[in-house]
Amino acid sequence: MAEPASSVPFVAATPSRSSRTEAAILEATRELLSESGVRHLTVEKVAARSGVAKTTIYRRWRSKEDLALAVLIDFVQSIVAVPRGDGVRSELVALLRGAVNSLGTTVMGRVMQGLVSELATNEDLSRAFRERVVALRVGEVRKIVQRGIERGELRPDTDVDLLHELLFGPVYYRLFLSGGALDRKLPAKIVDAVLPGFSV
Amino acid sequence: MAEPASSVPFVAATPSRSSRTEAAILEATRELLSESGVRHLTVEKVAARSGVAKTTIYRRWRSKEDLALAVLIDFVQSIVAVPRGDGVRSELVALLRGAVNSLGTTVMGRVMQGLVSELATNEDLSRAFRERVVALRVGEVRKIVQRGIERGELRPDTDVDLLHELLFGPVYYRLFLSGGALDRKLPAKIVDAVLPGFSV
DNA sequence: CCAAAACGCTACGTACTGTTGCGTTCGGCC
DNA sequence: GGCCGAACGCAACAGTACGTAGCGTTTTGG
Repeated sequence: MAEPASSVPFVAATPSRSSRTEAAILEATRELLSESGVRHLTVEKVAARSGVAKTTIYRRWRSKEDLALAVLIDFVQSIVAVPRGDGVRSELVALLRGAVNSLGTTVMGRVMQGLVSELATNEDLSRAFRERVVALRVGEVRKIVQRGIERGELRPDTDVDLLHELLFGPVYYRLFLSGGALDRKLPAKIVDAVLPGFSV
Repeated sequence: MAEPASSVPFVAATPSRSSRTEAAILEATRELLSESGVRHLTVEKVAARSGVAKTTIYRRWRSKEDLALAVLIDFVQSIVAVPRGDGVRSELVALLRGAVNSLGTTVMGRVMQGLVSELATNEDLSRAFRERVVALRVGEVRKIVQRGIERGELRPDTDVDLLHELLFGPVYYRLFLSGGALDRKLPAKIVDAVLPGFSV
């Protein structure tokens, strides 16, 4: 039953205490965030669920918002570049599908719901989110648009920022306000509705 | 100096104590919400600023979220129907401009920022917002679309809900996440980009 | 093996919540 | 003018969570 703590490094080395602690805190925070949002997230609950002392949490993060942002950043690592497809439409659909999927089928959706007020209000969190998430997505859209212009699919004066907002805005609007479902058909519906306005 | 409390009802009758109390609470809540968001809104601060006893506030609203929603609903009363214009474009721009203006130039924007997490998480608040705000706007879009179809401007199978999300989603996306400005040019930019996808 | 870092634990002072009981004031009505 | 109920103010309270401090214990890394 007991782990041998073998001195032979095999597949993975035993994680350090520090990283185990951090992982436990983030996991507990993820769970609590997805259960009841930031409003009811308390450091004491995180400490209780993760089995970590409260003081240890405060040694790493100043506030529960910092902690929640760490969870978010942890997620965003999974944002990957969109593979080159056979056209602007399919590439944009693929990009949007990545966001819709992670927001709709993982706890990231609930984390975002609980965190959005803090993201909108807190200047530090706002900047961090823009730099680490928004900028990445705008960059992806820019690449796709660039290729689309070269292929003659899109107008050369295409407003990348506007296109990006038109694509992702409705997704978050559903998540936050309208309550619409983030289903698999949504990405294609949005792209098909938006694209004519930018096509040659 | 003293108010005469004239028995002659002139322009407006002297408001009752009850309505004065309610107005003072809502005004203080508005101020505090716009200053630091729901996160830092406390009933005790509202009581202190409004000059009303804490117990009086709890007699009217169960929680600070209920209170914040009351402020929001108070605002939404100002949403007016869009006057018939000379085409789908101008009518949609007018509708969108109303939202952009109130979100960008009044405290409603900050109130929304502070409240959105609770709106997304709390089932009661979510439903109230959908029924009292989202439904109104969808209804307005529906009227405009209906007239547009009759005039032959829009396709008969126009998806009203999708169009509504494409119009308002980017606005809230700016307000909450991307941090873009809610300027006067935004409504027209959005409408011009979206409309081709629904035109005949 | 040993110093430094990281962690666990207890105990605080502070702030806010949501409620209770009771005295006071206001508003309408006879 | 006087009365009565509703609404409000006020003080006090238990409960929860925050964020910090001190100190002993475990882990890490050289």
